[in-house]
Amino acid sequence: MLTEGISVPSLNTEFLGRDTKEAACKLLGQYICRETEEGLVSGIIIETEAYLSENDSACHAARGKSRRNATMFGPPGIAYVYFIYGNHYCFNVVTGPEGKGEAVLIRAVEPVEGLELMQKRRGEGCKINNLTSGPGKLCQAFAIDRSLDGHDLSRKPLYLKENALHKGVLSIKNTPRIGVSSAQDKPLRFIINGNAFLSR
DNA sequence: GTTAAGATCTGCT
DNA sequence: GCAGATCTTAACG
Repeated sequence: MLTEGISVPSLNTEFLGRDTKEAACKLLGQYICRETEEGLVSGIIIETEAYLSENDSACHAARGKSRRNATMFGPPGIAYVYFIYGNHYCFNVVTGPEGKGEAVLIRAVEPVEGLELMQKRRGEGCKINNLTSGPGKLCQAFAIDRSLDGHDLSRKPLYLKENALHKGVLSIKNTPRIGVSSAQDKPLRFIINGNAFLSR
């Protein structure tokens, strides 16, 4: 039986509400965990992108609140999940002050627990480094869909967890964002330098 | 009501 | 390396 909505010993997400770029950096190296009736999967966040409310035409919230992006205007620390290209979900962490409309897209994670379950969801024989190396892929591996839109990420069945090992010893690099057709000049993508599970 | 574009992935060349 | 899949959303009529 799944214990929905139970608080877990999770990451202190206080920093998410301050600055979105800072949040994108600090989410790198932390665990993301997902529990379903099939079992637990988890991974380390290794690639993020910041989407800002001001002066950022690539952000869904750039033209005000709408039905699709309403979740982005909610309190920091909740999930914003949307469907794109007819095939894929993308998973974001809402950041910044409530009502501002900013978020951090989780683009890739390094698989840690539940590899077999991820493989089952992604397709038998799927290579390890192809399980979660992209926003659509990790949503499939983690069984993330729109039922988790607005979910509080300090609670089961989807939550962030602190990774004490990575404190302050990460080599973080920032680059332009991937896949956006505007605001390509902004270096708002953050990656753990050299990690084998990056989307590219 | 209709249409075009999109924070992507896969399979084929 | 490139085109196709596939559907939701938002903008327009």
